Amino acid sequence: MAKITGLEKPEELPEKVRAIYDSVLQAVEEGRDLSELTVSGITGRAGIGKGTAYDYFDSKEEIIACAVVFLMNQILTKLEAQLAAMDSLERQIDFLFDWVTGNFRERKCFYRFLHLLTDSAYIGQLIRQKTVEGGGRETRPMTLFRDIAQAAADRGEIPAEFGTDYVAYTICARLIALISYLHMESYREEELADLHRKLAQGLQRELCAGRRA
Amino acid sequence: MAKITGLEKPEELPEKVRAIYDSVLQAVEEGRDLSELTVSGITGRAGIGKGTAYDYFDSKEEIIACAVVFLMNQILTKLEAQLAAMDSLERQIDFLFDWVTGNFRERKCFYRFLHLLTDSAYIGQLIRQKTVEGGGRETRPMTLFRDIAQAAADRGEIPAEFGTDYVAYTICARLIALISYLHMESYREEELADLHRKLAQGLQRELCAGRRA
Amino acid sequence: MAKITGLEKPEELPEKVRAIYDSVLQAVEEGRDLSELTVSGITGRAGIGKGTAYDYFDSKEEIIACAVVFLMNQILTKLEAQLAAMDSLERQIDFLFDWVTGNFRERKCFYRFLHLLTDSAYIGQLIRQKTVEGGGRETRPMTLFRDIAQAAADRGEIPAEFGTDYVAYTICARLIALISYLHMESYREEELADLHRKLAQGLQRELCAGRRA
Amino acid sequence: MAKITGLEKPEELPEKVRAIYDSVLQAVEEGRDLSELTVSGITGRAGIGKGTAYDYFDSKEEIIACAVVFLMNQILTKLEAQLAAMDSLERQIDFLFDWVTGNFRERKCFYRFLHLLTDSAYIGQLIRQKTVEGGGRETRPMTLFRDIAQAAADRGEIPAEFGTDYVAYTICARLIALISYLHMESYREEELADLHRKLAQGLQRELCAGRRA
DNA sequence: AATGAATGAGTTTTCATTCAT
DNA sequence: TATGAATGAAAACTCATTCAT
Repeated sequence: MAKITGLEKPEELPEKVRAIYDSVLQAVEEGRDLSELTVSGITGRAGIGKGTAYDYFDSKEEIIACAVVFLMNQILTKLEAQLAAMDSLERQIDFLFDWVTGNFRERKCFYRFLHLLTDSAYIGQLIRQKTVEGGGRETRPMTLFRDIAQAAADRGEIPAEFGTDYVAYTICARLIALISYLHMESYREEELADLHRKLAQGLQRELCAGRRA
Repeated sequence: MAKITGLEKPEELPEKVRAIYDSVLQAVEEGRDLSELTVSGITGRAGIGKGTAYDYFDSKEEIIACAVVFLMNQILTKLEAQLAAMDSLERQIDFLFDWVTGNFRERKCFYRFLHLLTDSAYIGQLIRQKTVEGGGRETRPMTLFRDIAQAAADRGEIPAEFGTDYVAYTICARLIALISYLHMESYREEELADLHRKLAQGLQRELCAGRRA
Repeated sequence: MAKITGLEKPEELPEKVRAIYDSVLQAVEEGRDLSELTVSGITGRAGIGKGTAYDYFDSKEEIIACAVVFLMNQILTKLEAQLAAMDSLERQIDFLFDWVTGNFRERKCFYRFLHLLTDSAYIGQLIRQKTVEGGGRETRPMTLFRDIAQAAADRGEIPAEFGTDYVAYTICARLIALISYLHMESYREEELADLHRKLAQGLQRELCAGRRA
Repeated sequence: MAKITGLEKPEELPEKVRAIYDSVLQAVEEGRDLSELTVSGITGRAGIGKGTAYDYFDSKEEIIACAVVFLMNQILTKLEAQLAAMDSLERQIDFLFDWVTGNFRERKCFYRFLHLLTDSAYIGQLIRQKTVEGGGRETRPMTLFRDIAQAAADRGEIPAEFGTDYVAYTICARLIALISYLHMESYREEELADLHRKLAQGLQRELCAGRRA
């Protein structure tokens, strides 16, 4: 049987594969590290036979990498659609910050996935291979930031000399800062609100200052 | 034999423990993920018997966690001393950015260690436990940024209302952005220089603007 | 897979489990102590993979304890049936003494199992746990003696004031005496016959004297 | 250095060997099984270096076997002296039964040691080798019973046709019955007293009946 | 196509024994 | 003589993968 690549569209996903992905997602949401997942665990939770997983995938690493790529794509595709509907970088930035603090489950997964993208384990390499689409130099989530940076430059919201690299990385960096703070889990609500506001405003000031002035 | 905690000073480290740490360090430098290290691998590379590792540590996880904590502390202690010798946040920030782009090996380890601190695997927990000194809420590398933020505020270089949280996280965020870019390994030199300059300048502008003006 | 408890009926025993039990039995018959058995040894002799043992049991101790309990139950169930078919304590006692001297292999196992029941090692505890049926205070082989004592008292063969405790223990004691002698392995046939006769007759005299007089 | 055999007299025992024996004794008293003792454990508790044990003994098994033989001999020598001071089998039997129920610690060790004598593990063999003194067919504790049987026959207390074998084994058997009951640890005091009385009286009746009548 | 029993290579861990000090 | 750090063989146990049903 032709194997799954992780790049299938949701609607063309066989039922059993969907069950496997959901099983991996559940484990991630429970805070389990991907390196401690087992094939029995995944298929057991998915309610399918162990052998079935090998009908669709070549190895355990493929199972997990495909699950991560697929789930990450789902999150990003949804996010892209939401961002595309906004007409200014300012609103997009606000939205991103709100999204990060608001969606506990999605943010947690997103954070875990980001982690994996920068992981040196074999499974991390697999994921990177799969996410680098069409020969690009960068992995999926980074292109998202680059895209909105490009769009904003096209709309003249930010000076062209900033460069999409810088804009993408500076947005990403501040989001990571906020996510890292949230990840601490012993944070205080007022501190979080304060940090959220300062990071978002700082970013706005930095990027959109020209337009505002 | 009394077990090692990972908080020993370099000079009071038994020879075999030193060999173990070096072996772990070597593996990290080669880009191996900590979750794929084996006790045989570590002790074999260290040139000691497998049982010897268990004379000093209680488990494989302890071995790795202690190694990471020790090596991280070495890097941070050196960094702290260098930062302490500087009299302005401006120079400290420049130094940090240069350090990140300059020291390939140290930066790589630092990045790997940062990764571990935010890891959800058991070994990540162990490392966090060991790094949280004296009941603080945060782990070691974060306190470094907080300390220089505090010192800068005390010297009046940055407005007190920024808060150390924000300053620490915003410095950290930009450094992570740069490190992430470097981690890509397929970067172009001119792009790196550009990103380095923009991130550093952006940070300076954001934090030290008041003083300059 | 649901784990084995050692209380399964012979006919509902999976083939591989049967092979494991036979392997343990063989080792016991060869005079090996249970504490020196290894999982590789057991599965190797059974002709199955090491992992298979762990599909059915949780640990090495469980493997051995279940084997012992199962094999002991087999011996005792057969013995009970044979004893139940006899109509007097006198014949039952004669039968027991003959059984002990006659069945080399079964007696040897029985002796080893009795030994385990009074062992202080972890495996002895496990076996006692498993043999104590329905919350009773005593383990399986003791109830056998108590049962025939009770039945004899019910039939009026022995005075009620003897009490089942005493009768059970006095039968058991003399059987152990004989088994211990046999266990010496350097015994002389005529001495054995003499001891057998004397112990049996002494027991008959002690317990059944009333009826005979 | 000439190695220890376990047959040394208490006064000619090196201090360190004494410490080792005491350490083993302690472990036995705590109910630890001999198969789970370790050399580190024994020497650690004895307060001596691990290597020192190997100056006196050839292997772990030798250490334990010698300790058991020595300690057993101590118990038996004391017992023999006490029994020798009595002038009738009747009183000796009463004494033995009282000794068994009375001395919790000594009885427990005695029971454990008896267990070892009939054990099939390597260490049991070693102990039997060591206990069989001067080419005799039997191990130490059995000779004790045979000796008092012989003496009683010599004194004319029991009919000569009983034979020392039978007398020795019948005494031993009843003591084992009582010890087994005690070993259960969930016994009731009144039941114990009852069993004690019945076993002792039964034995008296069996052996000394002639004299009494 | 789907299963899950069976496997055994590979991992962690223990501990008897040695030997340099 | 006494020590205990160092060793590595051997043990328990796990789990990815296969394959007969």
